[in-house]
Amino acid sequence: MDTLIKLDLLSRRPIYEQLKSKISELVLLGELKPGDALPAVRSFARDLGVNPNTVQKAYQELERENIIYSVVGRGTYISRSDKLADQLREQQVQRVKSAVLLAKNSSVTKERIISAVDEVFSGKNHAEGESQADD
Amino acid sequence: MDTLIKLDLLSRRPIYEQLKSKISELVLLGELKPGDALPAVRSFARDLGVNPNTVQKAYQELERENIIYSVVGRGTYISRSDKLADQLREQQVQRVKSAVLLAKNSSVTKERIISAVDEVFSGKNHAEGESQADD
Amino acid sequence: MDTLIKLDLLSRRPIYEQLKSKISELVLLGELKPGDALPAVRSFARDLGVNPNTVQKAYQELERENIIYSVVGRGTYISRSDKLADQLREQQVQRVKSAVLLAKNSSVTKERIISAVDEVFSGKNHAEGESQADD
Amino acid sequence: MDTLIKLDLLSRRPIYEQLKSKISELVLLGELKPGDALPAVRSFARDLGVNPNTVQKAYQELERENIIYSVVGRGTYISRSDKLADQLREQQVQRVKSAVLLAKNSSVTKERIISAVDEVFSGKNHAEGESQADD
DNA sequence: GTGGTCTAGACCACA
DNA sequence: GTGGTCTAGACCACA
Repeated sequence: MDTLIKLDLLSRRPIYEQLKSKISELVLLGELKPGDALPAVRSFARDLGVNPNTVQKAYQELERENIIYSVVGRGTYISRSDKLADQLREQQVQRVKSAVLLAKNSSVTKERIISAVDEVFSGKNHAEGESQADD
Repeated sequence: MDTLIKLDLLSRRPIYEQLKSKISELVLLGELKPGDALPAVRSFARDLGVNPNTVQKAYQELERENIIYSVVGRGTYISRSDKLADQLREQQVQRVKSAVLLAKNSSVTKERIISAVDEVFSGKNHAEGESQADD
Repeated sequence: MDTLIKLDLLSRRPIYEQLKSKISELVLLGELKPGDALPAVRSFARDLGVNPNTVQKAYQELERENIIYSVVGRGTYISRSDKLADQLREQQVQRVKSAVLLAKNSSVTKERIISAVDEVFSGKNHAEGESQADD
Repeated sequence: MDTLIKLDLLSRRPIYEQLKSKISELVLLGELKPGDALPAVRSFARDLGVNPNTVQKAYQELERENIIYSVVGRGTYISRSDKLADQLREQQVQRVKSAVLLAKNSSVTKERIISAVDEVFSGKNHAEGESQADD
């Protein structure tokens, strides 16, 4: 599965965060299903060309968010929850709400926000987008 | 005007960024108008309970974003630009679009996003919101 | 003569430097001739809406450059030198040479420089220009 | 590469600006190429006999000018832009134009300017030159 | 007084 | 180790 993941080592976005996002995405897409095993920290790090501490950190945070779980001596797996995808999507929605609240507090009109949403969903976003993703 | 600003010194969000946001907000709200003077670096720092260098950094970044300008020996002022508020609002909209794009990429539906926007504008937001506000 | 001088109090360019430039310009234009009296520091400062120290500093530097001279108890006058204008022009040429040298060291071609000079002399400069002027 | 850089700690030109110029020059000369790593902030500061904050400031300004970029935990690198050198050269040309404009406003003739340019390019410059070099 | 630069050094997140 | 933030405080030019 590591072949499905490409990190941008030049980005300012922390690598461990990129990794978290990528794994979440794979869950969302159904590429990773509850119970599936994740690569071992060390070999994964080697394959990604990244520091083991970095993979470790990504795994730890994902575990804290109940998206994956580890069994000492056996490995790391995708959580057995049928609401995993919903849970991840809800995180994204919360982020949107935070951004909208800030905009609202800056007197941006609801109409302007709605049209911005329309633009994104009609694919007219020239923004690189990337940034943030979960936490 | 310094009494209008409250910083969260414990937040992991950099103090100078919080300060930038607060000042931007005051401009947006019309509390600060083009030509208005900002507090002197040192006295402002004292009032905020912060190091002068931190205020300095906030001022310098706002200056290179053309939101304020400084003149040695005289002081710091809000830029004389009639498009200041629009400019700041557009920054907020861009943030929203980034967040929406990420949500979209996580298969969040447009309907869900729109309803999230509705929630925020009807005042039902329990999100801490606060964070971010400028580049 | 103070009515001929307009300072930009908002500019980042130091006021005393602006004042020096303006006086030099007036000499160059023949508005001020050798032997002419300059306004007294205090009244001049008042007229310009500027701190007396600032006018003082401009006068001191101009005196150091032999462009003006002061007689204690009498006042300040334009130097009685017939080469004053040439001298001022030569200062400007030196500045150009410094800038050209830096450009040359950055591998800018002579052709590019010449064409830049042409542009300025044909009036196609969209640069605000202003900055620097003597010292 | 740090051995290629000599700062004048006594100059009134800010150290961080000198450093910015020197780095820009090295890029211009091809000594530093896109993707190349710059010395770490702290070790560079030690080698230059300067405070880390000063190097930091130079790096951060070069970063916002898109000349270099930093990644926390990894290091600082020359930007991957093929137009970097052109961009820097254009900055120098702008400086020349500003100086020429001022000279022109002081009634310096075009002929005089051209001959000054000739002098510089034929190596007859006794001007200290050094100073300035970036934004 | 006002902004700008700089040192000395601590602490943090990330790799 | 690497960059980013912050404090404490000095010194400078300018007004």
